[in-house]
Amino acid sequence: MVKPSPRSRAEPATLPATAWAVLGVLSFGEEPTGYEIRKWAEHILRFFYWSPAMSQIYAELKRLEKAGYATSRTDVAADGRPRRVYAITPDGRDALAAWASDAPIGPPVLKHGPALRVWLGHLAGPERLREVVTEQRDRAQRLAEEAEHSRRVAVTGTGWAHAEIVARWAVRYHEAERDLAELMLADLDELAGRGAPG
Amino acid sequence: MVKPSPRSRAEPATLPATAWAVLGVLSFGEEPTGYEIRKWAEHILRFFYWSPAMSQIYAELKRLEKAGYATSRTDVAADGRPRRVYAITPDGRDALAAWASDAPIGPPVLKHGPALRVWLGHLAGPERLREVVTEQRDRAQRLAEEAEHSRRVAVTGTGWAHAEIVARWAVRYHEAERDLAELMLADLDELAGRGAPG
DNA sequence: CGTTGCATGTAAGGTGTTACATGATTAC
DNA sequence: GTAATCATGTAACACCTTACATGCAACG
Repeated sequence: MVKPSPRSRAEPATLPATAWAVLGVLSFGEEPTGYEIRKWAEHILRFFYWSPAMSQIYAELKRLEKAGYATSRTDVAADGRPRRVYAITPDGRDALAAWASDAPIGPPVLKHGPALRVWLGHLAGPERLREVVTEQRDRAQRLAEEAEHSRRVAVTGTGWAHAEIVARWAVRYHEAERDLAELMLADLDELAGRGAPG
Repeated sequence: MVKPSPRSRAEPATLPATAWAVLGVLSFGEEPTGYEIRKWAEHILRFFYWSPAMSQIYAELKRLEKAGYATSRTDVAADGRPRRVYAITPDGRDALAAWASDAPIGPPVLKHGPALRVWLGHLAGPERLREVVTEQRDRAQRLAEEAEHSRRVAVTGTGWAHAEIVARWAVRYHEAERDLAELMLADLDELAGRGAPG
């Protein structure tokens, strides 16, 4: 009696989330280069998930091709230079859909450096702490604005409604981060015994 | 002319953030075992930074000892069993303080699985999507409550004001996550063209 | 007498980073 | 001319996880 080989097409073929994210980019129907995939990731994914190195994207593409979930062909760009473009395969679409609906979803992973620094606040001066949290507030504000910009660009005409919903979520998320930093600043000021900053 | 050896005591000795977090636990002055360090991490750190495997903690402790930032001794517990307890050294305290005030702080790292799933919403049914986001909302609510509980326990009598400020931040953060999920749920319902859920 | 908690590690492997290497085209 | 952007990869390494291995104590 022959044991069925592990990883037959029954189960959703365990790939790292990053691979599914890359495949997700391909699922929008373009035929991007690795480089363009990265730009897409920078454009929207970075606000809620991901900002991988180029080399990582190429590695995931290789993995996806090996799994039969993506194919590549050499395309000739407008300037005549050859470039390698990728597309999702029917198998890849099936696997991605299966993953999207069936794979268990872990809790969001958060590594909040600024919060870690405040937690160790007894080791740094109050000035420095204020600086750290102020930076965080400003960064969150900037990210909220960038996410909003990204949302407006992405929405026009594309009709990818879910992408827009997530973009709206991302804008609100970074606004919340900004407000949270502001509140923490107030708490720090209260601790330092001064009613007003500066 | 002899080049100064790299990593002399001038610069803050580049360790992974996890190592600093472990050293941070030691900086609160107890003499915990590796096991107890993990409990502490579970108690509060997990809400904003970290939830490492036991093996990782032991690895970091080894690294810290090698760097001269921590020492260990064999302590005899109440039941007579020997256990290895760790303490921060003066060098470790200096290095940690230097890190806390000087090391550059990167942006918070976020990998939001639920958001990634919604982004790929065109591949899953609306029911499933609702399920995912509802789970996320409930989890965030649970975490907010746990963080609040943790805050109350931590605060009483200890006088670690910064730890309390971060605990408050963590409570608010997870409440915000809960509200964000709720809003996304509303957006999803609107997309599905139904004014009321169910 | 079995499960949970306390306690300490090793080994293997996977995920992801930075640094390196290369080269054409476009914009200033 | 030189910097930035487009474009593609390899190699080395750092971080962190899971699985494994072990054993005592306390609780029911």
